[in-house]
Amino acid sequence: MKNAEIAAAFDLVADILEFQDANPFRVRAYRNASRTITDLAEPLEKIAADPSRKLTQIAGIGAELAVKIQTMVATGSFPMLVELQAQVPQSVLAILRIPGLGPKKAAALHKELGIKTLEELKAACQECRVRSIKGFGEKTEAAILAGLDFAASPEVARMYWAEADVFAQALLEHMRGCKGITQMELAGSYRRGRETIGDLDLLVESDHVQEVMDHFGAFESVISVLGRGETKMSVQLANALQVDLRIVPAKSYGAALVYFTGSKAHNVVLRGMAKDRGLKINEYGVFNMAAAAAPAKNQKNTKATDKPKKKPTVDKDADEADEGVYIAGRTEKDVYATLDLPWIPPELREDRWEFAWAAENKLPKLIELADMQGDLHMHTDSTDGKATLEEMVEAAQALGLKYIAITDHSPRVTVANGMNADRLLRQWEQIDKLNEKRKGITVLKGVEVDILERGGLDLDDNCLSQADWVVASVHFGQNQPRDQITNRIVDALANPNVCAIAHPTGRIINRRKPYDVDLEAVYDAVLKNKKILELNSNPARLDLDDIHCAACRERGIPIVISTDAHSVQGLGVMRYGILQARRAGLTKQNVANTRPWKEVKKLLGRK
DNA sequence: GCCGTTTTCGGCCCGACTGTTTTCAGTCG
Repeated sequence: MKNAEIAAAFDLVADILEFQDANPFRVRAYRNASRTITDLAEPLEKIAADPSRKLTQIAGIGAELAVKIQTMVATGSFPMLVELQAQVPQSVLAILRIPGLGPKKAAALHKELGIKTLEELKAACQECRVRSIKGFGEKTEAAILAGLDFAASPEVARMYWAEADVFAQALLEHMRGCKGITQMELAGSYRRGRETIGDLDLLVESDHVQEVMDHFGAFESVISVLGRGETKMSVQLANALQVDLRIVPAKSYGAALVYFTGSKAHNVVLRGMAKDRGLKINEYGVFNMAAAAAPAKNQKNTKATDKPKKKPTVDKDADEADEGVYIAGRTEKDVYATLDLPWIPPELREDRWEFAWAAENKLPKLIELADMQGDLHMHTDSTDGKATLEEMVEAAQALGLKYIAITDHSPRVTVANGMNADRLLRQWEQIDKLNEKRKGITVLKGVEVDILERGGLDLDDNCLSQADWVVASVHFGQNQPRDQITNRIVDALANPNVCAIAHPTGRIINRRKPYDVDLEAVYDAVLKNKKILELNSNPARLDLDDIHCAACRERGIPIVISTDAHSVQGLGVMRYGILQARRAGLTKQNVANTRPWKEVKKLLGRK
C-alpha cells in the first residue's frame, strides 16, 4: 500500500473512533500519524522492507501503529478499519462533515433520534425534532440545514489531485515496463489538473491489447478487475480509486486523447464546430462526412474556403468509418487543426474562455513552476511549523527560489504558539543575521497576522511596519455574517502595512465551506489599496480556486502563489497551485512572485 | 496511541469565543 492509502486509512480510523467517543488522545495519535505519513518523503514500503530500519523511528509511530503499517504493507488490508466500518456505517460519518457538528453531537443525533443518514437528518430538522435534544437549539437546527448540501456534495467521493498523482505516477512507472506500448498518457480530470479527481483514465497506443491488459491488471495496487473488453479495461485500486484503461491504434491516439481528456463541455463544442464544417469527431478520429455522403448534404452555408482535405487513404474502421472518411486523429494537434484551432492546453479545456481566446489567436502562455522566484507564506517551528528557520531557508534555496518570506502566526493563534511582537522582533534579528551570511537567497521578515473577530489586526502598526511582508488572514469568527467578515477583510486591506490577504475564501476542500464573504468588495479593496491576493497551494486548500483566479485575472488583481509550508516537504506543493493558476489561464505576468522581490515591492507601491 | 520516563503510567500545545446552556462541547491552526 502507498503512503497516501495508509494515511487515509488512519484518518478514517480517527473519524470513526472520534464518533465512538474514544480517548481523544488516541484519536489524535491516528491523526498525527496520518499527517506524518502524508508528509513523509519516502515510501513506508521501503522503510518496512529495510531490516536496518524501524518504522518506530518515525516520530509519532509507536509499536502499535508500526504493526498496523506492517500489516497494511504486507497484506494490503487493514482489519481494524474493516471492523470499525462494520460498527459505524459510512452514511453516519457523513454527518460529521456538517460544519458545527462534531462527534458528540453526531452521536447524540444517532442515539436520540436514530438518525443514520443525511436524509433522515434533514427530515428531523425540518420537523423541528432536533431542537428537542439537549444541547441543540433553533440555531443549530438552521446551521445543520444550511450545511447539509455541503456534507452531501459529490466532491466527497473525489480525491485531491495531489493524492491521485501518487498513484498516477506509480501506475505510469509500472506501465513503462510493458514493451507493447508505443505511447500513453493519463487523460481525464487528472490531465486537466482539476483540484480533485474522480477516477483515472489511462490511454495507451498499442497493437498488443492482451499484453497491455495483462500488464495493467498486474499493477500492485489493483484489488479487483471491474471489467475487461476488447479495448477497455477497468480496475479498482486499494484506495477505492478506479482506473480505466483504453487501448487505441496509432491513427486514433490523438483523437482519443482529446476525447478522454474532456471536459465533456469542451468536447461538445468541438463536435459542434466539426458538424458545422461537415466533419465528425469521435474517439477514433476526425471524419469528413461530406466526402463520404452523397452530394445531397450541402444544405448549410459551407464556406468556400473550407477545402475538404480529402485523403484518399480509405481506412476501413469497421466501427466508425463507414460514415465518413478519416482525415485526422494521430495527434491532438492534428485534431484541433481540422477545426482551424491551435492545440489547447488540457488545463483550459472547460469551455470557459479557451475557444474565444483561440478564435482571436490569443491563447495565453500559461504560467509554469519554473517561473516562480519566491514563496511568500511559510511557517517555522517558532509557531506550528516543523522545521527550523535555517532548514526552511536551506530547502527553499535547494528548490531554486530567490526569496522567501517567513510568516509565522500572530499571538491570537494561541494553539499554534503564535508570536507576539517581542518574539517576532527577535526572529527578525535572526533573519537579518542569516541574510548577511547566506548568498543567493533573500529571506524576508514576514508575519501572518490574524484579522481579529472584532475587526482590526492582531499586531500593532509599530511592529508590522518593521516587516518586509505581511499577510493577513481570517482564522477565527468564520461563521460571522457576510457583512461582518467582509468588513474585517476590507479594513485589513486598508492598513498600509498589510501586503496580501492569505486564503481569502477560507475554503478547505471536502472539509470546510468558504466563508460567506463579499468577494467583489474584497477585490475592489485589493485594487484600491494596491494589494495582492494569495493562492494557497496546499492541495487541501487551493482556496483561491480557478474561478476566483480567473476573476482576479479579469480585474487585473495580482496574485501570489504560496505554499503555506509547515515543513520542508510542504515547500514542494507549489505545483498544485500552479495547476490551478493554469486552469484560470494565468500567465507569468498575472502572478507577482514570478518577479524579483524588488518588483513585488514596486507593485505594492513601496520603495 | 505516543512518549518518556523519577520504567509501567500520566500527560498529551491551549485559550478565546459561540451557541446553548447555567457547565460544556465544538471550533480555529
